[in-house]
Amino acid sequence: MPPSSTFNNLPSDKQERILDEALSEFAAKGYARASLNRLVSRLGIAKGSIFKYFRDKPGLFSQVFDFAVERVKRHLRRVREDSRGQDVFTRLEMSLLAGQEMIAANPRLFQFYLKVMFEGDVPFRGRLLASIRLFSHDYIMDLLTDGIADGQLRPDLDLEMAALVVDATLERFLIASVMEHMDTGLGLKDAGPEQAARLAAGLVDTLRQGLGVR
Amino acid sequence: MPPSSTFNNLPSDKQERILDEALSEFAAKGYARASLNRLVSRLGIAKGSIFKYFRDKPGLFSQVFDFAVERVKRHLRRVREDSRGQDVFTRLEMSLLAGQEMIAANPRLFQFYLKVMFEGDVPFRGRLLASIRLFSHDYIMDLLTDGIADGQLRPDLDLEMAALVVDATLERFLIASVMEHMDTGLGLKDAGPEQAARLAAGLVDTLRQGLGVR
Amino acid sequence: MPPSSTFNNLPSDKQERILDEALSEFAAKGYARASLNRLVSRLGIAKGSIFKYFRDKPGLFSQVFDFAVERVKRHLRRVREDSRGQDVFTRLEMSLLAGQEMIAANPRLFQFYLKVMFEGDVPFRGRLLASIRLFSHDYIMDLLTDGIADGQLRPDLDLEMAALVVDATLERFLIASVMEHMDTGLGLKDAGPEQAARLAAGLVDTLRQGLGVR
Amino acid sequence: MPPSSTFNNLPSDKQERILDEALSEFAAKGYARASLNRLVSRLGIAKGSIFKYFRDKPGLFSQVFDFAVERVKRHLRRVREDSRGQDVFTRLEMSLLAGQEMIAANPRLFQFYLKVMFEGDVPFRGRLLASIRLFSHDYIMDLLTDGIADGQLRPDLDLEMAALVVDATLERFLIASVMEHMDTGLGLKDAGPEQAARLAAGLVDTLRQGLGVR
DNA sequence: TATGAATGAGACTTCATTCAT
DNA sequence: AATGAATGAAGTCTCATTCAT
Repeated sequence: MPPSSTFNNLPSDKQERILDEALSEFAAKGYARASLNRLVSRLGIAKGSIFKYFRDKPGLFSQVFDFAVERVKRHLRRVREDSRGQDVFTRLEMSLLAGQEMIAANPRLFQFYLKVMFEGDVPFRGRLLASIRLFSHDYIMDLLTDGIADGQLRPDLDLEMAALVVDATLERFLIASVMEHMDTGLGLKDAGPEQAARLAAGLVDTLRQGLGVR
Repeated sequence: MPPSSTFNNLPSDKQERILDEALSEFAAKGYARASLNRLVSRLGIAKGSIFKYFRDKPGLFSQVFDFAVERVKRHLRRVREDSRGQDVFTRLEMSLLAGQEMIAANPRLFQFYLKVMFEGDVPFRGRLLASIRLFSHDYIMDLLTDGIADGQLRPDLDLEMAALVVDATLERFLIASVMEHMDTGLGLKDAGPEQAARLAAGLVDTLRQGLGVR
Repeated sequence: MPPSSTFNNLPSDKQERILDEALSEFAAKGYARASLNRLVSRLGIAKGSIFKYFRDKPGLFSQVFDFAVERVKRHLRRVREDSRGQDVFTRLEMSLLAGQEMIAANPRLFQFYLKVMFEGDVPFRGRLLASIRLFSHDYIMDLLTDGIADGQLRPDLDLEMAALVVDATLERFLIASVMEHMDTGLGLKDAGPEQAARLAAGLVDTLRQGLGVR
Repeated sequence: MPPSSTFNNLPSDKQERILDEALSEFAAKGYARASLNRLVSRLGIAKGSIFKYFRDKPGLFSQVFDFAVERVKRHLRRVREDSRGQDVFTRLEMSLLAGQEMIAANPRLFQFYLKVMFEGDVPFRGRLLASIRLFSHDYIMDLLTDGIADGQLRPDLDLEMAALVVDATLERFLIASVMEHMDTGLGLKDAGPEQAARLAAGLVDTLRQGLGVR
């Protein structure tokens, strides 16, 4: 469901501002409890405009989702470029730390993701989560196949299985990171950045023992 | 906040039914979106009754939380008894699998926990999460100190650090388990019980390498 | 509407306690907002009992009203006895001050009266207010006829008119007194007892000029 | 708390109609028992609209209060103009009678005031009563200082004390007036306008004896 | 006689959505 | 294209009253 042409004709900084504020609202309240009343009053635009732009609440949500994913993708693409030429485990570690930095700089992105994942009645939930999984799966597969080609990974590796493990590890690490910004008492308690770095290194070590050539 | 005496005087099967149905509602919808209207109409009781029993929505929630924790505790206590005499890693593995079975049998318990953790505006959130952490921490410390006493763990182990790692591992495993019951597409995909068993064994192995005597 | 025989058979201290607590509730909240829930929970008796005793809320209210009036009557009767033999204006002044003291000691009585007078949807309102007027009228007529018999009042006095003026004066004085206990900012501001005494003396003086023999 | 711009943008006859109907509801039922359900159904508008206009019940109440005070002020300002040039006691008498006429024409205004004064849990109660007191105090001080300047009042008058007495007298007179419209049986019973006029004259006479030059 | 569990109407309030201007 | 007034369903919660035990 694309946004209306009305929305596309807006100056792009206004488009950005609307999507960004909506992302904040969804990240803070989840889908169902997000209030379009609050949103428009923060934006200073008319309520009707939101409905002209996005048709209804699910429509807005869908756009915000794409907007959030696009941000993450852009970030990770840059990481992938930056790490070209390094060995696969270094690249994984850089990805971990890049994710953690992104969360520290902008926790709303991951909070948004967690709400979608756990809330329940979110529209397009299946499609949205599948899209994330696909992206994450592609990203990891890319690294792994490069790693095999370079001889850093066992050639007999079950690629799908390995991707699953790596994916889980990445996500668990990010959940721990975002928890620090949600006062659950469950984060990397009192951990400064160097704590996070050590944890990342440990996780990657574990992966190396399981996946690397002997 | 204890339930009113009105509630305590109810026949205990009715008490159980009310708490159980409320647990379902909170597990499915989270705190804010849980509807007492829906709850009472499913229970076939009057709206006012819920408020007599629990005073208000946070009061009900608080009771449901205790009810859920009690169920988990009872289960885990039994596991701890059953595994007495085994070595510490076997006991950990049994705990993992017991948790996974419990989730398979009753996914609402862990879904409820996840909603509390990620939703945001849940009443008593800090207190509730602290209570879980404390319980889980005690449970694990118990196992670890036994393990040291029996010479299965390195005597120079930093107990607090080790408990944290084990705790994280347990929780990550359980999140993966519950995902299967929430159609997120992120669970142990298509994994039968033997898949889960293999994953549990792998995790415990990893722990053994880090924590066990060399 | 008399209380049920069930109520009359109660030990009289329990009767008194119930009516007294109910008076407090009505005085604080008025008729409609008074809560029988709150009342019974303060009394520690069952809700059903109130309905057995008084049939319904209006029934309770009616009894509380009689109870309150009886208290006032008892008090004023004593004042009337105490002041026998004094001249009529002294007796009026004593009545004023007695009323003011009673309000200071037990503001609920007069607050109850004010609520009934101004609230609107109070059951038996007409009957209740008429009953008060009758009592107050009788009390004042008693004083005035004594005053005429003793030659302290002009013999050509229009008794009914005079009673009305005296009645209004009394009530206005009491309203001013009770206001101090309702933080309306409209009472005898900062007035200690001697202020009230001076005001009472002034009012009676005014009455003497209008009603006394020349 | 100003009304929302939504309300201010309404056609002013609709604004007036809403405030007027709300005034009726509050005057008849007091604050707590006033029903917004009843109000909107009498107005024929949707429930949500009231909350858009005034945010919540206290917000509506606050506006109705200002609306009522404004009506009284407008009326009294006219009286003050009309009576310029008369001596101070004539002006007081005109004010009394004007107040009484206003109550006869629109009893809800004063009923509303009485509810606020006696009800108890009214929002902004302190502020509201203070606002009335201030206005009334200013109005009277204006008259009195003019009276002193013109040599009609004793120059040694304690102005604050005198204002208090006049204020009380005015209010007492108005309470008596409004009672006629509340079937309390406590008003100026059966008193036609000429009765009220005589009472007003008598009160002013009394004031003249106390405050006027000898 | 006394109890207190059950009831359901009605209170205030928030919300997504529509549509005339 | 943009506005924002209007809507009414659904939310939590309080209350007087009934009735089986």
